[in-house]
Amino acid sequence: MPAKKQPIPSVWTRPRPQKQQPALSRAQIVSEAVKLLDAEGIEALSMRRLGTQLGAAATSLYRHVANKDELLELVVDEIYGEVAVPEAEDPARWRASISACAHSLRTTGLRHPWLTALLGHAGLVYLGPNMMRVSDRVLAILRSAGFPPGEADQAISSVIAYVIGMTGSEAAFLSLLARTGYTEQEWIEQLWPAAEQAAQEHDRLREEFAVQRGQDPVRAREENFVYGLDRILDGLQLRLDQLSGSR
Amino acid sequence: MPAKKQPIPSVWTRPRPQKQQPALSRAQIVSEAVKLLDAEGIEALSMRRLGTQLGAAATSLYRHVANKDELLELVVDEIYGEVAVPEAEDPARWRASISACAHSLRTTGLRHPWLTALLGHAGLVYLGPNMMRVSDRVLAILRSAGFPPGEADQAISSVIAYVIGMTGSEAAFLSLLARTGYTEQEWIEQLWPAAEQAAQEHDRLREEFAVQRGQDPVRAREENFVYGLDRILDGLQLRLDQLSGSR
DNA sequence: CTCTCGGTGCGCACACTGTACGCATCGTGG
DNA sequence: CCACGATGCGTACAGTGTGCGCACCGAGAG
Repeated sequence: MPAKKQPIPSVWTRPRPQKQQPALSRAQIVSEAVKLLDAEGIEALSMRRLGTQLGAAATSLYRHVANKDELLELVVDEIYGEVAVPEAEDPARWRASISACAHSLRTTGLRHPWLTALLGHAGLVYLGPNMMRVSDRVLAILRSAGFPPGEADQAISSVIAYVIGMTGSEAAFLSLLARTGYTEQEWIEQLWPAAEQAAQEHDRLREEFAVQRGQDPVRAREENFVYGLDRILDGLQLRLDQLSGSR
Repeated sequence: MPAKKQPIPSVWTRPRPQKQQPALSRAQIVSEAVKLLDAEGIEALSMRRLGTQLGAAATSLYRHVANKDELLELVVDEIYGEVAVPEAEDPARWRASISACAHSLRTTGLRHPWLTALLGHAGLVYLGPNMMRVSDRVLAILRSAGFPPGEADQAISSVIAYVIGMTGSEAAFLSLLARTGYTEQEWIEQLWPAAEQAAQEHDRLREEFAVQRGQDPVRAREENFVYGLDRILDGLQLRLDQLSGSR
């Protein structure tokens, strides 16, 4: 078997200098990673896979990115770039602005259900430029609404914590569906007996389950989200009234 | 090299039937997994490692657990078993009860900082017995407080989403510290210049950073948590007033 | 007492992961 | 024209989750 796989060194087989296309760049890598994550989920993202997707070898990526973890940090900030925060800072409409921002954060999180898994996977220092942009804008809204410097930050992390928590739970469910191939309706229907049985001895839980049954799950999730958001915004409004009252 | 590593078949070298100890059990595996996770974090948990910790081979674990994922589901529910929910259902004290429960959930999450990473890693169907127990108890409190059947569930997921979101962010930070070996104070001090630079062009952010500087970080995190929790509870109280008013 | 049988542990193997290292090749500035 | 830094890549290593089939045990049946 003298025929080896190594290319015969000849002018004709030698790779032509067609490498004039941009080759590889950090931005391109991150963007392709997002595409791959969206298409096939978090466990499909390996350096080799991402490499072949870019027409490159796995180890080439390391010229532009220190780690897989660093790559993931970049990916997270890239996604934060999709979050829309209203510019207008009319103090009277702070509630609408924050609400819009929260909704944007949620839909972004649901559009990329793998995001929350990355957020949990620690090591993310929250210093990416897009993340900073969002924080600064939201801060502007809250400050103009009347929250003092030290408190605006607490208010913002409360809202964000809520949105991330809620969206994370939804996203986990959605990516479970994506992996198993069920629709939301099918999954609930199939899980029903197990849930009923698990809720034995828990009358209140069963009752709560029964209320949810037959609702459109997408709408139910949305209403659930809005409910909690409204409670938080109510609470913040109350605090705002206290602040302006004591001044 | 005729000397192989395989044991000489003799009565003396043959393993004595000392296997009378319980050998392996699902509960033991889960408990040891938690111990390992607490001690060395999430990336130290491999089936082989867990096996040797139990004096067993990696593949033996699969007799008691279908998957690594299933093992993690069990681990999550095990941890939910540590969450304390007050029994007393005095309707007037619902706020204190929910608050206590939220604090318990938080300290549990901070005691096991790897938890939130698991929660994000989807595939967790929320049907574990301990999880159900907690939900049912909390539901009891909210129902007795005056929330109607369909709404109590929304209220509970709002609170839980907030706690998970906030705790998750804290836990990510804590496990980052654990991995790098810094104290909370040291980390902040060292990251300061980078944060200052990243917050350039974001005056409001810099101002907010400045306020936080010099605070005790542990206390600051706790106060931050309480702040948001109070806002949510205020919002729920408000809603409760609306409900009883319109009745 | 023997014989079978279901449950359990384990060695091996496979496909795959992140990434360190060193070589080959390129476009560019002196 | 030459040297050099930047870039891509082949190879290799240690480690991962897990399927497979064998070895063994204690218990129940004849």
